[in-house]
Amino acid sequence: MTTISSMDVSHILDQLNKPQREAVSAQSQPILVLAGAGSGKTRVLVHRIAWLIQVENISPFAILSVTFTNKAASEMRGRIEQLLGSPIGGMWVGTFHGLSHRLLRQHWQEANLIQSFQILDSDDQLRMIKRVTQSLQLDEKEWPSKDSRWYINNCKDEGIRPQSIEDRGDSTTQQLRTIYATYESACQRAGVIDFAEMLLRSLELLRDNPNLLQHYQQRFRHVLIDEFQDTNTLQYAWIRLLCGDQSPPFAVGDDDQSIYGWRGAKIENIQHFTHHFPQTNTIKLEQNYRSTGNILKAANAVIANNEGRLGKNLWTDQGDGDLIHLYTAFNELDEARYITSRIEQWVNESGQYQEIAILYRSNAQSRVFESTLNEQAIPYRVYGGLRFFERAEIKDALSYLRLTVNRHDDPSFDRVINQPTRGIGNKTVDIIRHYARSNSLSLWDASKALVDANSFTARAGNAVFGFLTLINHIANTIIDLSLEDQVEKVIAASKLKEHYLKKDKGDLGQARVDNLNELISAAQGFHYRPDDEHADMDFLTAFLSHAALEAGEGQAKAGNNCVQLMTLHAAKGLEFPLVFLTGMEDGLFPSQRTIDEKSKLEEERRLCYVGITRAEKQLVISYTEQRRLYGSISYNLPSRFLDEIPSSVVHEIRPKTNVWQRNVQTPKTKLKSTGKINETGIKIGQQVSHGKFGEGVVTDVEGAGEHARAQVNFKFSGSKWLVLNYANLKKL
DNA sequence: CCCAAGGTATTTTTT
DNA sequence: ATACCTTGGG
Repeated sequence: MTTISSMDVSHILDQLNKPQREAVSAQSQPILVLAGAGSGKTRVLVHRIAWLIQVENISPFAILSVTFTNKAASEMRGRIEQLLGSPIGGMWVGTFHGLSHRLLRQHWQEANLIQSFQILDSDDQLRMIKRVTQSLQLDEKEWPSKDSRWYINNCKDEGIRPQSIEDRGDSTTQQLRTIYATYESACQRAGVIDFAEMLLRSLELLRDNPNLLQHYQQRFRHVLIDEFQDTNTLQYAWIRLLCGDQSPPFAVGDDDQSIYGWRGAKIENIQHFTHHFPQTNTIKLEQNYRSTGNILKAANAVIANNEGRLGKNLWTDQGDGDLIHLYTAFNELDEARYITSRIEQWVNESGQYQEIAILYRSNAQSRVFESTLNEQAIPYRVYGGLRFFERAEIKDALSYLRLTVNRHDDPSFDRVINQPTRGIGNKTVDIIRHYARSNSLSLWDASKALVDANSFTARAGNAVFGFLTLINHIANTIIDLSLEDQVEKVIAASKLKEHYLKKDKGDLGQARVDNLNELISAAQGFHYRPDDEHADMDFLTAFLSHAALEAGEGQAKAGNNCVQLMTLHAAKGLEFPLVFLTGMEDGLFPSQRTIDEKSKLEEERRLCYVGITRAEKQLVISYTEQRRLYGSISYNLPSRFLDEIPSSVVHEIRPKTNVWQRNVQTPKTKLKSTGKINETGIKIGQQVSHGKFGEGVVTDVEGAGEHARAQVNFKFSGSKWLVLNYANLKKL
């Protein structure tokens, strides 16, 4: 073996700081890298892999690296290839779902799937559950499909199958279990799996096939996990199964950035990691290369209020930088206008639009920013929204394609049997569904049987027969075509373009046609690489899986150099020179729904920490004194998180004064009651304090004299009606 | 089968 | 405010 020292490995370690080096070159044992925001987490992962290959002579075949998003996976792949100077080879780099999918494609028989199994996205899943609920003759009001979906996905994320749900005589649980079980068999019959199923099925595949398990355990001696704090129970179990006793995991994450508890992520996974793996070497990355000292001081101070942290303190050697600016806005319009003026100022001082991000807690807040930016002709881009492969017209076309692959794909059948409308109404479809259910047939077979038996009215029968014939015809004609020709033929034969042009007049219809054309281009640009996640699949199946697994970009790129608008969640992992952290009001952020539960409030605080640490040079925080939300006006106190930021790092742009005296263009707000002023001078919007309940804001006043009452929204005690005579409120 | 009216819910999101 | 979805009538 060539001596390690003879090989020049300086490029792997040279640019790293001490703890980064320690992590990259650590001995083989469980490693937990606690990587603070902006501390070079991806760099450590990438360099670790290079170290394994180039210094420890580990074969790329023995390495598996898993992330959450496709974006993270492709970034990692790119950076590894760049550092190694060669393709990734036999290494497995992908998302939990991508890697699970790969396992299932390779071992579809052992996993009890059909070879051409397809993937349900969460919209498909919901439709499927709706159908199941109907078939069980349940009232959808009483058993909302969204709730059932939540229940089913939760079970799967916890590794629970319907059979193992305990029967405690609780009728709700029993009913949900029935829905779950029925849904599961419907999926099985149709040859489709949902996202959670993908993970659970691949876990069971390994667990129940000792040979396979042994094979993969022996192969993957090095398992690396990114964003470990976001793993759920199932993902963690998957990792532990794969690692076995022989392959210590290399986990990178940050407990302070765990913001997905609400969708099943278990912060405990990272908190108890050293408990599960007693030999763990924990390495903290605390030097931050992103933000100024003042921004880090604010972030550290806020997050310090959480309990049970693994504990980190970010620092920088780059100096304090500017103070954080805090703007108190009258209302959301004032907030948006101020931010707009700050954006103009930034650009006038030779900054770029793309260096700026406006962050908010909930999507609904983007509207005002959009219209104000529009007015000022400032280019912007809103993150989120429908992704390409989630658009209705695209899913229609994909459903036709899926039916050519597998006629028993019920979700696809259901979707396009009358799309475009071909005279098959609800009544007819119901008959088909009913027949399918009572005879355990797919919708396709049921339709065929009913047509053969002449069970429909002449008109309906012809229409259904026409549909079956169309699908068969399409399938036969595209069989030997190239992928893009297949897609093109399907779109043409289905007449989807004509349908949408007729149905959605104007821009919308044209946009849908454009999207369908785009789908053809996407097919053209799709390349099958035998070494990637789509091993063992034909082109079409690979393309369909790709569409489900990687839904594509949200909203078209509206120019390059533009201001970025997104939720705090969407901002995780990103960084910008100038960041606006908006809507910092109690009840909005932290969200009202979180404030009485400590663990939820702490997650909000972590979200705040994420928001603050997105800023490189300048952070501008804003909140409003009144805000229009859901049609009515709310009066909120400044976010409690603001109190946690040391005032020494904050510069207040406009000192708080009473809104009502300032008299900024008062919009036609109809006050909820007539009570404007009463003997005590308590008015709506007044900040008050109460002996027992503490600080709050008056949100409504009614009555007069000794019966005068005020509704006060208290910071810690919620909203209460108080009789002014007794309440003894102090104006603040 | 299509359209209009009315009822309802409304944090955060990836795969 | 509003968007989305179900429902009822033409």
